[in-house]
Amino acid sequence: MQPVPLSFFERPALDLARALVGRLLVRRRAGLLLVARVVEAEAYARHEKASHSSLGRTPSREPMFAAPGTIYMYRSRGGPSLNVSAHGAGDAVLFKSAVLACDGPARAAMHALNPSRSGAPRPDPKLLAGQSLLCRALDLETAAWTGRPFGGDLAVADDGDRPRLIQTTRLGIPAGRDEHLPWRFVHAGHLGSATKDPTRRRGAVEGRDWWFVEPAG
DNA sequence: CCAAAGATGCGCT
DNA sequence: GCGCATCTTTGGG
Repeated sequence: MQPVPLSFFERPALDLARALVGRLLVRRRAGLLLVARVVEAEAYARHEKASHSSLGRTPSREPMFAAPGTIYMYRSRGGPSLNVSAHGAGDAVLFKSAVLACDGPARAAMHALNPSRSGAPRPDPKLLAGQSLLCRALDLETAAWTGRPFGGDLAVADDGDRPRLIQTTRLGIPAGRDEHLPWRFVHAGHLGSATKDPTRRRGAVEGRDWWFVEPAG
């Protein structure tokens, strides 16, 4: 399990999103290594209407314009979201879902950090099945992390997993906001831990609404 | 200061 | 799949 260098992030957001799926998020916290494998990522660009950066350059959005590898976090509907800036000012990738990639006390800590609303533990495949869920399970708070570079206590690492991917459209984009762009990538081996399984959507047609792509090099 | 809108999550059908 | 809770940020008055 090797941490990637900051130069890893120096590529266009679309390429970066594709390269991040299958990689590991490694969070060092309280003497434990909380590890999650990225299952789903979406690219966002400045010259496209769904991105926060397209709304203008403000202090809170500044990390989207910062050097590749800079963490950008924001809150939406009550929950935090984890992003990383890519090559190209205003371009970034949103970490959308992940799966557990550790065991023992680290796994237990992640469950304790992100219980269901009732307090009961979530099933493993659902523990990180959302952009806010993965932040909670990794104890990532917006104020603490936005603007900082990846590395140290929050790193991206590589264990050689090069999964086949599914490419499809991004989620939650209102009509007229470039909602048709196929800038979302999902780990084909973990469709049950994605926010939504693109192959199971009603009326979805392979080749038109989603398709397989090979992993990035 | 307040209203409104989110790159959501959850429970129910 | 759909409605609703949720709550911070943002921008207008």
